[in-house]
Amino acid sequence: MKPAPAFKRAEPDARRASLIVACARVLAREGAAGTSVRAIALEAGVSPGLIGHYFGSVDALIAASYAHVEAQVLAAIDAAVAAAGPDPRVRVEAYVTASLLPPIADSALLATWIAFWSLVPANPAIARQHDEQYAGFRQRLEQLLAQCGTSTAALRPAAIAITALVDGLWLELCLSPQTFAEGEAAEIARQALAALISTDR
Amino acid sequence: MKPAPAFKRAEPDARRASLIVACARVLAREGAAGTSVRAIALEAGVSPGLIGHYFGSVDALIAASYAHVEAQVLAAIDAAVAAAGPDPRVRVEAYVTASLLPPIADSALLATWIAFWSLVPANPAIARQHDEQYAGFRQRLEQLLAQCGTSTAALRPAAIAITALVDGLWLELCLSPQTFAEGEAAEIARQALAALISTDR
DNA sequence: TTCCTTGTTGGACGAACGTATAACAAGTGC
DNA sequence: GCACTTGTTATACGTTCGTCCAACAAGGAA
Repeated sequence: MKPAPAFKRAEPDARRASLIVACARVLAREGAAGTSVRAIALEAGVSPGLIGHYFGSVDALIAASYAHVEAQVLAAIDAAVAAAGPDPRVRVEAYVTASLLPPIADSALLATWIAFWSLVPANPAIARQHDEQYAGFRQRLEQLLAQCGTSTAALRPAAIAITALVDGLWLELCLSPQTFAEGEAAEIARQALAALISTDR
Repeated sequence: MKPAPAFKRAEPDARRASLIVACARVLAREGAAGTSVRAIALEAGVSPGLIGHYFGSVDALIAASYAHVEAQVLAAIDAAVAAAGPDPRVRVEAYVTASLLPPIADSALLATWIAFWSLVPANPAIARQHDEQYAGFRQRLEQLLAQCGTSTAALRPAAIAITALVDGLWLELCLSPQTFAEGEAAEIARQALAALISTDR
């Protein structure tokens, strides 16, 4: 009988992706402090050396993890907006509520986000990545709002306020889900959005 | 000539406070990952062993740091509300804007907050401390809103929405201050607050 | 089959970590 | 001035960290 292979080779991209997923899982379970090369490798079922091979350093893996989460979030939001149809008002609402429902409202996702935030003070490159991400959020929102009839002058403050509202709700929802009833956060966001939009034409 | 003392004794409470302040400074400068017993001791100008002597463990010191920051925030908010006079509407506004101006809008404060968040997934006691803190925020806000004429049914969602709005703005303001003009975040919050309050009577 | 490429392993290495503890000295009461 | 209390220091210990690298083996090419 032929002995079972000691390990399986993987496509570089597939392996990279599996390491990123494992990293996110460890972040969610152990927090940023417990996320070591060895813990991630154990979670992914590979040897610790492989992380250095693919990412060079742990911070790079965490940054890649964040970029992956970013892409997930943007894809989910875009999908929700696209599914909302042509009405601009409905599209904004889809943008807002999508962030507060699965799969975006997820504690593993938040844990990755927090770990990334915690690297900001010490790492200028990561700070830049964060700034760009949020500028992108606001810009998307401004476009949607403009189609709703929000005046040009009110565009920037409205986008900032709504982004902050969603961010704050998302944070609370992921940190202590038991505080909210099913769908409550999304409903609150919907009502607040209506109030915010009605005043800035 | 009498030799200079090799060190100075301090009142236990004063020493504890100075260690907490040093901890917050290191968190702000190095991030959660770089905040070690040795780094904090160096920042405070004492020997590493002293942290164990006063707090037992590093997590306990970070928790104490968070509690200290909590107290600072609550004190600053209460002072702002008290200084706002008797008009309930003005008092709510003071509550909201106080969080977005110095001394609360401060990156050292945020860094402490983030470090604390990063401990939540792995530490139930810290998760509880966080839940209680935010429940307290919302309760204070509900009281202020009730005096503004917000209906009982709208009280909870309004408090949640405003807390989220302030939290999100505060986060963005501290993470990337250069995104906002002086006082812009507070002004945005003021306008959003007006919109939110006008619809929930 | 044999060879070659390279994804993968697993341990070695020094540094830094948290904690515990014995020795020291500052300040107080006598 | 002396003894005592205890805040403080400095060091030592075992653990765990990130990184590195020589050896190994999986899987395709020849």
